[in-house]
Formats: sequence, structure tokens, C-alpha cells
Amino acid sequence: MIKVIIVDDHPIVIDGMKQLIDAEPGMNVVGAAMNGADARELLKSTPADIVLLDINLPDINGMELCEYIKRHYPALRIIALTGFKEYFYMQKMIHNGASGYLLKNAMPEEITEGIRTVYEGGEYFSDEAGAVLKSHREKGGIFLTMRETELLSLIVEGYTNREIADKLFLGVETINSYRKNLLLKLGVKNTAAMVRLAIIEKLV
Amino acid sequence: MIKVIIVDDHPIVIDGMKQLIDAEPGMNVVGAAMNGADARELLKSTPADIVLLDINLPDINGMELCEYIKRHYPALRIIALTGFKEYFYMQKMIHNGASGYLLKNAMPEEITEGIRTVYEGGEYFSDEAGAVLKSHREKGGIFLTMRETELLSLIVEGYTNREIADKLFLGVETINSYRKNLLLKLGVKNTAAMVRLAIIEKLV
DNA sequence: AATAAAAACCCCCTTTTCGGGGTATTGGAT
DNA sequence: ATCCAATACCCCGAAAAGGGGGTTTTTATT
Repeated sequence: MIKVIIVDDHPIVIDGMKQLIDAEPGMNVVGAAMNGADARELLKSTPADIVLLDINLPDINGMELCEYIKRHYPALRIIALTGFKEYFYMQKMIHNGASGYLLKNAMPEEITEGIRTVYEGGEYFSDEAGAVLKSHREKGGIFLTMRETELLSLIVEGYTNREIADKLFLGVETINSYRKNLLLKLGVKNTAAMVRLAIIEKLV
Repeated sequence: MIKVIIVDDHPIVIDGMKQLIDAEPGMNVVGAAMNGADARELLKSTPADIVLLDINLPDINGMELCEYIKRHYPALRIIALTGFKEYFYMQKMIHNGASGYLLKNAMPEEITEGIRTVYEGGEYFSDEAGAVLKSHREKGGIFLTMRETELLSLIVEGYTNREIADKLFLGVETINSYRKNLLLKLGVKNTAAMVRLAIIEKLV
């Protein structure tokens, strides 16, 4: 029997999930929490296999909670269950230890299938989430070339295009192109977000 | 026996704390209040050693109440128990006489340990609160106001001035001023360097 | 009552970044 | 031989950020 814990600040979501999962053979809900603090308490008292984790929580960010859970209960497997379909959140949750990513509009079968797949050691993404990941990778993936990494480092250090160009004996337009391409590859919209991502993801 | 009074506007928190503390040997809860007025009455009639004090109270600010308690009952030792993890609140509470600062998401052991430590004359900060204080001291002279810290967080998250202005219901020029002032205070020349500093120095 | 700090706002002007298009040259793998 | 990825370059125009000045109001401290 797969023991599932739900962490979500919407009672309706909790109820719905509970109904769905309890009706499914081989799995049931052993607990639910509506915020990060309760979730921590629940995890202490209740052994489980899977956590369905929302990102929007009132007291703590779900991505941080994900990291916390993985650190304290490495055997627990986490599935993100959220409305966010942006690549950033997926990438962050995966980085913080999530084994799956379900959008809230996912079909019920996707949810139970996801739980089963992740329980058996796999990874699972709902159709829409998978599409986002796929399109992102197709757009260039997260792997940066040597030159791109070099450029990114200099950007993170606060150099402007002009300065980088002088430093590397390249044209400003070249740096500009690299910069725009980096924004694209990393899926962010400006320098601030890029620097943050670069540091958090240890890209530099 | 350490006599503890709880002041918090959430019944759930009071219940939880009561359960936790009464179950702990050597300490018990002798009273609880859900607002500032009740708290003052309670203090008059009930001798105690420790007050667990929330900052968010319906009638009076917990930071003011803290000052009041210290002035009227100097022997009483106060531990802030709150959801606010901003340095501002910690600094204010400590200044007003608190001997400890526990975040509501603190582990139960941290809470009982904190009560014991403070009762014995020491100071206690939950892990998360301690980290905030530490990073703040380490960065020396740099002091950002609450608003500045808030703005910095939003910048780090990649919002533009326009977006921040809309989010906080302020003018774009205001955000612009804050931004320029942050660059000055942090001694950096552009957003990239600022974001890097903010993350590395744990300013956000 | 005076001072100071924080918060919000304003203008002008320059530089930099960003979005959306491209092109040319390499050097390595199939 | 050809395909491909990496590198370097280019133009336009719009949006955003940065530099350097300000002002007003509120709030706290002395």
C-alpha cells in the first residue's frame, strides 16, 4: 500500500485528492497539511512513501520545503502538484529533489499513474509539464558551451557588454548575441533572473 | 517548574504550545492570552517565568507589548514566537527586551530548548532566526531598511521596475529611486552585481 | 521643538539591455 | 562531402536601467 501525504493550502484540493487516491487500489492518503509548518509536524509523526507538494504555501515556499523534506527524509519521494507551468519552477523543484511534476489541471489518471511511477523509482511529468520541459530542451537545453559559461561568469560579475567585449577582444554585438541566447537557453527574461539562476544552479 | 505564559492570537498555536510544553518535564503553561489587553490582566494575576509572545496581536503590536512587559515585570523573560523572519522584527524585539526569538516553523525541540535556555539566563534563537542574525552581523555596516530589503528581493526575482511598481501600488519613479539607492548602498554598479551580492551575502 | 531617517515621488538625459530578425567562418563528426 | 554546432558578427528599434539632480510626508528619537 503506497502511503501518500498531501501538502496544499486549498482544502478543496486536499479533499479531491484524498477521494481520488483512496478510491484507487494500492494507495491511500495517510495525512494532509495546509502549510509548511504542519507538513513538517506531519512528516515527523507519519511515515509515508510519497508527498504531493504544492509550491504556493502560506508560510514557506514549496520549493524550499521540498529541499527540506529531501534533506531530512531522503527516502521520501516528492511529486510537485501545482498550478505553475513555468519552466523555472519545474527545474527548481527537480533540482530540490522532486521526482515528478503534476499540473493541477492534470487528468486523474495522470495523478494516480504519477504516484505509482514515482513510487517504483521512476520520474513522472504530467502531459503539459512534460511538454514544457521538452520544448525547453529543444530550444537549446540547459547545457551551456564553454564560451557561454565564460560569458555568463562575466555577466554575473557585473561587467557590461562593452567591458566584456574589450576584455575578450570581441565586438559588442557578439556579446549581445550571446547574452540574448543565454536568456533564451535559461528561460529567463532579464539579467537579474539570469544571475540568480546562474548562482543557485551553480552554473558558474 | 518553569511557568510559561503564551500570548498568541491563534488558538491552534496556543493549543499546540500547551500540549508541547506540558508534556515536557520541568515546565508547564500557567496561562494564555489572545490579545494584548488580556495579556496585561493575566500578568497581573499570574506569576510566571517566561512569556512566549507573538508579534501579530489584534489590539496592540507585540513589540510594544514586549516593551511594556519588560518595564513592568523586569524579571520576566520574553521569547518572541512569530512567523516574521525579517531582521527588522528581531532587532526590534531584542531591543525591546526579548531574550529569544523563535520562528513558528521552528522544531518543537527548539522551542523547549529555547524556554530552558532563556529561563537559565541565556539567549536563544531558532536555527532560522540565528541564521538571519548571523548573516546580518557578518555583512557589517550595510543596513537595508525593510522596504529596501523587500525591493531587493523582487529585483533578485527578476521583476522589472514597472512590475514591482504595480505589485506594490507605487510609482515607477519610486522603484527607480530605491533601485539607484540600493546600488549606492551596496557599492555595485549594476543589477547583475547587485543580485550576486544579495544572494552571496544572504541579504534576501 | 528640532533632527534625522525612511518612504514615496519627480524630471532630464544617457547607457545598457532586450527582442527579433539576420550572416559568415570554423572545426569536428557521420 | 556534408552536416552541424560553436563561435563571432551585424542592424533596427523599444524597453529598461542607471546617473544626477531634486521634493514632500510621515515617523521616530532626542
